[in-house]
Amino acid sequence: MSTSPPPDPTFTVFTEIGIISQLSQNALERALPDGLRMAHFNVLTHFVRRGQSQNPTELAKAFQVTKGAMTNTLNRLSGRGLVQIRANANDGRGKRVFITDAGRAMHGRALAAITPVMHEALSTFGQAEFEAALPFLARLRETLDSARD
Amino acid sequence: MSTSPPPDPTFTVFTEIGIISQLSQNALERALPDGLRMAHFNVLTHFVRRGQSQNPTELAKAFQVTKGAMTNTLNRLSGRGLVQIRANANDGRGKRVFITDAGRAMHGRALAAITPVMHEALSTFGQAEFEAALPFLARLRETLDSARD
DNA sequence: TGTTATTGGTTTAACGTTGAAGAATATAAC
DNA sequence: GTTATATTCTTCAACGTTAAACCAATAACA
Repeated sequence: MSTSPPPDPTFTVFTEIGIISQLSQNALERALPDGLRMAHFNVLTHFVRRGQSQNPTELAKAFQVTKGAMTNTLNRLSGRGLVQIRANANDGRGKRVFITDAGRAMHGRALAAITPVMHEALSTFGQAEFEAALPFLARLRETLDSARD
Repeated sequence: MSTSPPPDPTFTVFTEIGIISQLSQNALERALPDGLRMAHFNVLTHFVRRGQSQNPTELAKAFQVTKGAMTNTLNRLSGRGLVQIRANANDGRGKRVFITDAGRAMHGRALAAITPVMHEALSTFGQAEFEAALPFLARLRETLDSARD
């Protein structure tokens, strides 16, 4: 039987990242209240952190997702009253998305539900390890982002 | 407007990992020949590296995917003749999956198509950086894996 | 033996995603 | 002005995934 080719560390990194993404996504999603999805929670987080309105295209770019996917996410959030979508007065094509008070409250509950789950699963890690890993990951993300044409 | 809560580095790491996973998955998938998907390619890689047969449940566990998802993936691979699925002689419930010569050839072509794309996008990184990042990622993966009950 | 629990795989419905096509508005060029 | 191009957002089909229900075969145990 032929020997295996030397595993490229670049490849291995992406494989590990793929599995970590899948596992963490699932674990966190299971802890989220009211069947909230991670995609929804992430958009709420974005609004809580920035506190401003945005248009769907900006959001799609921020999360590196197609506009169609963002349309879907925003419609779900809007249907639950967590977000409000208004026409853009300055541009007849555009929309403006705002987080609602209910959205803020939901985000608080979701964060409270998720945080202990995460930290409990990671009790053998220190925050410093995550901080140390961050620069490489952030740079990797930015590189892939801009390589996306 | 309320100030944003201090961003938890643990959280940020998972967010970055999620986006990197999405971006790399898409970029690589676009470079893969014959509409091969990453899920398929990863299974082929697994076989090329190990060179042995496995049953679907083991594969599902290795890739942290549900059995249903693996059934789907294996059926696609089998339909293309890249893999062969036989009944397990020792266990009437089980199956045994083997990579075929066509599967090996396809893996070679896919790897050849993907590798330059990846390295070109990451020309500002050195291999050493990826190697340095690997231990943390591997440990994180293992931890999440075993926390999955 | 006969009953129950466990394990290996498949199937189905629901959902999110991509990619491509389309509709409406805006901007630019001539 | 009129025409062409670009932008914003929506829709649709195809696909992979999960979760749960299901069947079949094995194992455990009374």
